[in-house]
Amino acid sequence: MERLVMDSDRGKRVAGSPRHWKQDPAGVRANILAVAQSEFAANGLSGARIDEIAAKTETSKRMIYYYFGDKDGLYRQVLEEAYREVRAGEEALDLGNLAPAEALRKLIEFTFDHHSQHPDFIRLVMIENVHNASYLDRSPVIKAVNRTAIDRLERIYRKGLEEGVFRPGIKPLELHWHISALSFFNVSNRATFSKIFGDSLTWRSGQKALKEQVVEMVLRLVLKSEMMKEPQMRGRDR
Amino acid sequence: MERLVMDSDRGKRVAGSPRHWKQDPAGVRANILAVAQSEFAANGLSGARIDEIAAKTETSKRMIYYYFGDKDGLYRQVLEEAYREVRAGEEALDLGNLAPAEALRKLIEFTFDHHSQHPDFIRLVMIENVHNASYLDRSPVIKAVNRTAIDRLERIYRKGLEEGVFRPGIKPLELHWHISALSFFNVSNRATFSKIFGDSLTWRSGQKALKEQVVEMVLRLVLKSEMMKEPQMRGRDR
Amino acid sequence: MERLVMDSDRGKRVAGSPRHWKQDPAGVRANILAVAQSEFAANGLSGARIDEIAAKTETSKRMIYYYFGDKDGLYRQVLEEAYREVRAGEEALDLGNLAPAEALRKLIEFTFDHHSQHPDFIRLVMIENVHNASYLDRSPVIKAVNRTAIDRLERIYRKGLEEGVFRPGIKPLELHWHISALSFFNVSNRATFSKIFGDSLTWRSGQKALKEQVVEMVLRLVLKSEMMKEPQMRGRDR
Amino acid sequence: MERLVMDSDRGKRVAGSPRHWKQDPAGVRANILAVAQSEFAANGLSGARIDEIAAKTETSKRMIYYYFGDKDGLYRQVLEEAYREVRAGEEALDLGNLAPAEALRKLIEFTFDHHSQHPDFIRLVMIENVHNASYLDRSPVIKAVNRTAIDRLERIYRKGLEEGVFRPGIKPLELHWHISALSFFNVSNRATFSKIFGDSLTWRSGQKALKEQVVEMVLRLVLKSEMMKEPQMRGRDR
DNA sequence: GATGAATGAGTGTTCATTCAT
DNA sequence: GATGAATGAACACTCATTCAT
Repeated sequence: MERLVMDSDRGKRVAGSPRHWKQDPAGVRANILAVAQSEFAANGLSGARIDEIAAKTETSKRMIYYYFGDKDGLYRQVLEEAYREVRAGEEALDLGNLAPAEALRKLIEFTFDHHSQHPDFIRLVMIENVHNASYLDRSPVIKAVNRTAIDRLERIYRKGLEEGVFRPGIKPLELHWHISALSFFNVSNRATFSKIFGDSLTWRSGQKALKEQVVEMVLRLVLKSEMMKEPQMRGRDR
Repeated sequence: MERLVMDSDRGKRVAGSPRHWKQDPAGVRANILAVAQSEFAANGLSGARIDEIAAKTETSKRMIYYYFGDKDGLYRQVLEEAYREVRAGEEALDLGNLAPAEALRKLIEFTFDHHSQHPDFIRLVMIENVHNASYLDRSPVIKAVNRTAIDRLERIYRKGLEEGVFRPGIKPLELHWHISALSFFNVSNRATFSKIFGDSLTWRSGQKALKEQVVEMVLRLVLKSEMMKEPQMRGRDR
Repeated sequence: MERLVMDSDRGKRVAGSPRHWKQDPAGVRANILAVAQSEFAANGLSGARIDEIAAKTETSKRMIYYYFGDKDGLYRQVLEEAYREVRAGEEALDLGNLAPAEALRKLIEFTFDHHSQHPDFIRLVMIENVHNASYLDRSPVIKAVNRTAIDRLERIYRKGLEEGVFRPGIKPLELHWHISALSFFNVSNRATFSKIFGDSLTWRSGQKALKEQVVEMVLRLVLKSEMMKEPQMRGRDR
Repeated sequence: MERLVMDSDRGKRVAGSPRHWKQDPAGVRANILAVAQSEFAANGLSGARIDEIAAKTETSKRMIYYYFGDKDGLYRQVLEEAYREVRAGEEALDLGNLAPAEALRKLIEFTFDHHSQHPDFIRLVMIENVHNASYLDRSPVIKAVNRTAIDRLERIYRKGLEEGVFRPGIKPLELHWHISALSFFNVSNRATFSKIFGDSLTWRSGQKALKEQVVEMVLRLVLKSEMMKEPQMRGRDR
């Protein structure tokens, strides 16, 4: 019913065709994926409605089936696309020739912020976990695209070891796990946490403090003790 | 469909009473809640099927509506019960007169293990977050029951400050957030993480290492630098 | 749930038993019938809910089945009771030794008012007609109780004929039909009529005018022409 | 249950199209409305069964929801359609240049017959009254369509006044009320009346007499006394 | 490539009624 | 007589998916 008029211009309209995407398959696909992503993120896999998605699309239900086969296919491609987008954003991060500790700090801060800026992606991953990652499993694309995260961490960590500033005995995968946990939870559990304990940690100041602490936790795990300077806690009320 | 073939002989029918087993409201309620918990945890709110829940129950679909009103009511009570159970388990934790650092260590280890042992609870919280905690919001029970977690942390932290072993400037709520994040993610994102990076971290050895690192991360965040002894990393491959 | 505390003292409570009717079968029956009457009148046969009736009763659902067998039985007895009540009210009407025209006028006015004062009865009759009077059919009580209405009309009409003031050729049954129609419709179709044409005819003045016109219509049908005095229309704006 | 065995071969299947007959929205809608009308008229709002309606339809239950949303929506549209049909029939009535008394007589006779020929409409109005006209209330269509009845009466009555044959002091709305009452009751209460007093008034002769009397009652209410000729009672057994 | 119409299997929910205590 | 617990058949309604044009 309620024909959405697309709040953003995601899916780039073809010039000269103000109302339909005719002859623009890529645009149609992108439009559907964008709508589907927010619907799946908002309502879960079984909670999302094909009719609702179609209605919010600039095209029709028929096209969804034409391009994506069925609901599961659509969901899987939404998931893939979400991973792609997020990883593409990560590519932009340039750690240049920073010292290992600084590179790690920058990586952690970036991850924390990046998760925070992509709540729909987080929600899709939550949903995928509820489904035991069975769709992700079937998607070779996602698996391939993710290992780069580990590689980057590995390079930083090895460099830190070589320079004698990091402690040995920590696996890059473990580091990734911790950084992910602290950044992911910050978005995924915001709702329940806020309802129970208030939303002070979601305010700008609260987020700033959390991010600093997260950085520090990971750095202090990795750095040799003598590398730690006491006044890490900057900018807090003291 | 699948007319419950009773996996165990729970509920032994009374001879001569072919249609009702006993008339045990509390038992029926508990039975429904238990089945519903695992179904909701496994399939989400809209993914779970009342028929399926009823079939796995020792009673009928009608009874679900008799005791819980509707699907939402059942879900809400499942959620409440899950929080209650988990918090009840936490009550058992006795930190006695331990030194602050040891108390904190023990609390973190306990939290990590406790989450790990209650995957259904974790899943329910994930699901609730997908639904923006709207059901939790309506449940005064849950809110009340949770603040005790903060109180305990506050006592430990204050004692640590008084004894001069903890750094100032950290809020108990932030500590709770970090400990929760690291323990929660370990269960909630196991599926996607394993599918992408392999399941080595889910093995016993992997979990042991993660837990130690989590403990250390939080302790190193809280402890004054001079309190940190280098060889925290015990029992690892060296 | 919401335990009604009986707005009137219909069903006379047993002294000394302020909350239960124990040992007062007649009271229990009367209480159930009263509640059921208003529920059936308000919602129709299939629209009324046994649970709702039971809840508004001072007794339990079990008693409904104990006394009335099933929903249909309850409905039938409600219908019988309603007819009985209404006809009992009519018995009170004393036309004494009035002249035929005056007796008829009084009877019509009484009928018009009586219907107006018993909307629940009217609704039950409407409902019964929707069900093709199938329940009434099975109730010998009702049939017997109603013929008296005709007898009374017959006596009046015959007297009018003998006195030479009434025209011949009209059957008492037809008279009853017309009087009933004009009095019944005034209650039965009030809702739709008001919604479409406004409710001016339901005001006291509107009802007064209608009643006068109804009286006049029937009288003018029955009276010989020379018996009619022009200024019948009393009390109207002229 | 009873898998429609198609009483007639209405709708002749198109050869080679084993599952859909035609794709005829208007036809499907009309078919559903027709079936629903008789089902609602026969059983009331809550008494009617969607499954039953669907089974008697040439289409499926799903289509009912597709076109009408829900049971209430279907009922409301049935009601609207019934009013529309009946009023459309009334439009056909041409009172031409008849003298006021004759026009009125013809209008009354028409109304009496028209009601008699549309028992389902009468039943729907009864049902709607049981529901306090709440559905009619929400339907602006019905309200608009009905006022024309009053206009016609107004014109006749005014003409009668001008010609000096009608008495003043009667409102067209009151006239409509009386005519409606006498015509409506004749259908609405036939069941209970017949069960109690026998069905003699429903026979052709009985109906003829009633109709004549109804005409006479209304005419005699409206006509000036001197306009009334005695032998109005024509064609009766005397 | 695009749209409204159509479908069947399922999905949550309700209701009158009966049982156990 | 009285109460809450229990039942099964039915009931309204939904959803992903496909067809006709």
